[in-house]
Amino acid sequence: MSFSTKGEYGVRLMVQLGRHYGAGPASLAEIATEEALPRPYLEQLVMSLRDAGLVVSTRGAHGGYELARAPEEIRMADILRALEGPIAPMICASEDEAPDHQHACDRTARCSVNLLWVRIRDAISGTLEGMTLADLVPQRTSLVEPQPAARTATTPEPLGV
Amino acid sequence: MSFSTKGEYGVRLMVQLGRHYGAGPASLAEIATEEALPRPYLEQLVMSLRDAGLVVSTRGAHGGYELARAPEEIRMADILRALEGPIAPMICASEDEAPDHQHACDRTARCSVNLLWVRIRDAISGTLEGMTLADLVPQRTSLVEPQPAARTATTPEPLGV
DNA sequence: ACTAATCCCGACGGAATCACTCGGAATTCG
DNA sequence: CGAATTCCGAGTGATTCCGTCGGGATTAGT
Repeated sequence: MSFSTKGEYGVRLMVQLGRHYGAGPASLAEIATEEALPRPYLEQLVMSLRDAGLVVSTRGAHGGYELARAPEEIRMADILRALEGPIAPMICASEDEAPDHQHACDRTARCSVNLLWVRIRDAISGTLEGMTLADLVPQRTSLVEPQPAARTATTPEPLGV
Repeated sequence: MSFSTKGEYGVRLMVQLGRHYGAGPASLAEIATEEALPRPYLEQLVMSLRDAGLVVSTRGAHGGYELARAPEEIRMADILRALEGPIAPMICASEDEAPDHQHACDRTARCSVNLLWVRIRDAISGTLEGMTLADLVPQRTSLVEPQPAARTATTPEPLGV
């Protein structure tokens, strides 16, 4: 039960882009150095992020990548979905299932276990939907005027245990 | 981002044991047939469950496995931890970390990303802690005298999204 | 126009993990 | 005794992960 390095590296990449936000494109070489990650590998990750419309690229010398919109406007759910695919702790609880169509599991009497995976999926996507990239970017002191209300407001609720 | 078949098959195994609860040990051969799963594979899964104290075994002829306690008393969190190891969406957010000791990640300035993984971890373990095996066992009609109060009582609440 | 920087993109490969299988020893019931 | 069953470690084919490699296209500076 864990995310792959795609998710990890990709999020770290996005956080770096969040720090550079508003200061023009940042090259992959810079980011790879700052985060001590293999640049060729980041290349394929950033492709997914670009295809998802989360970052925009500038080609040529002094080119690079930058966020497509403000960190506050980018939900972590979108980032991780772009990197890891649909959030599904189990095949029979994927997000992109044809809702009326068959489940993958036609096992023993309507698969009561499905409830479990659906609950887990909703818990994950719920917290991911409630966080934005801004929650992870170490304080962007005085770049855009900080609005501390937003950060606490996004937190859903303490969630029982 | 998904659980392995260990989690899936193991949970299904436990649900079957939940149905047989109170009726003596059930052999793996039975369960493998009922769920259409490879019996030799279930063998290694049930070992983990036994080591975790969730099931008890009876050796020899007419032996088998049964739940160590009532389905209402077995949290899904315990089952999945036994099967899949500690719940950790990322290495730097494992449940069994030495809290005062180092994090695995000493990356760029105290790893603000860690917050993300911790939130996800807590969301997962929260829902898992709030569910018991009884929530997944299709109604235990008239095996042991049914107590419908317990079944609805264990269900925590609809859980927002 | 040339060069250096950078993104773009597909293919390849070693290593790890997954999802089992196999064979047999130990234990218990009839 | 013999059949049923748990116990347990070792082995294995396929798949996925985690990158690497090589080169092509695009742009800024000079």
